[in-house]
Amino acid sequence: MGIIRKTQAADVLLDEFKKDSNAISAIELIKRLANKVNKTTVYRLLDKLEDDGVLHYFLDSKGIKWFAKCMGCSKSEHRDIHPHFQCTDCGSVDCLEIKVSIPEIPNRKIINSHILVLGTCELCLQ
Amino acid sequence: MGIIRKTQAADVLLDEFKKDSNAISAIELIKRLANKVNKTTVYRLLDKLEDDGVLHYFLDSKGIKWFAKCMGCSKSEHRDIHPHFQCTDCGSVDCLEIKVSIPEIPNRKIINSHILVLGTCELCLQ
DNA sequence: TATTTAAATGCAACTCGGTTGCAAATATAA
DNA sequence: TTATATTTGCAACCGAGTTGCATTTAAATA
Repeated sequence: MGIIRKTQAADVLLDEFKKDSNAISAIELIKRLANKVNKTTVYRLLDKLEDDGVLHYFLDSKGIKWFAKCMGCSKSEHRDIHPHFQCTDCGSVDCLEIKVSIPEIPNRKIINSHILVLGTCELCLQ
Repeated sequence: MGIIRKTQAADVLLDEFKKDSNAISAIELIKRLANKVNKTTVYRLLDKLEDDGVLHYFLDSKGIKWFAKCMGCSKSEHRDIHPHFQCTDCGSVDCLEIKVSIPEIPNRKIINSHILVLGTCELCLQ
């Protein structure tokens, strides 16, 4: 798959990620673009951009989908696997530039891990 | 809340956790108990047992709910926060008895973290 | 520039995990 | 044994995400 054509919907959606450095939930995105882009189209664009290595996604503690810009990923591989942080006060989510190492576990092969850190963000601490 | 009465439904549900040492998804539980306990009741019992510190829950990589026995938790506090492991081959999920430390992050207060490790389980490796 | 065509879009209807309201059933205290 | 508060089942609902299909549109081709 992947994005092939430069459409208005794709532009509008990518703009949201340009002006917002945090992660954005699919739901929030649908709300923001309500008058401009159809819900189905939003989901389909997000899928494609994820395929393309432009965005990556993860689930928050309620199981809802969030998307954020990738750095250094490609169509063939998502390289930037990192923890995500959600503020329990304001709900904002962002990517953490830290490396958390998972110890080896006997008799199992670890492939990947999803880490969601919950806490209070910089703004809410003030 | 919490469980107050010894009912048949609660017995049947707890039996599943006695005979199965792995985590069990709510969906699986509903399937297993289909002829014995109503779906709504299953969800309500799981909630109550979680409140009581008997079970804890977490979400898998698809955002669906899994439950597993607690060890050393109480009504007031869930103590046994640990990573969970899901086999990408067979789908089985269990609790990991390992401690993963999340480094301090400047200007943020970490409260908690959800860690889901994906890989191949002991049985599927053979 | 006009035509062609494959990709992208919108809409409505759907899926599915989970929740809610309410009446009926049942465990337990009195 | 009765009273009553908890628990249960049912049906209907909720909401995030998906699907099928007809229409629109970007862009390749003539």
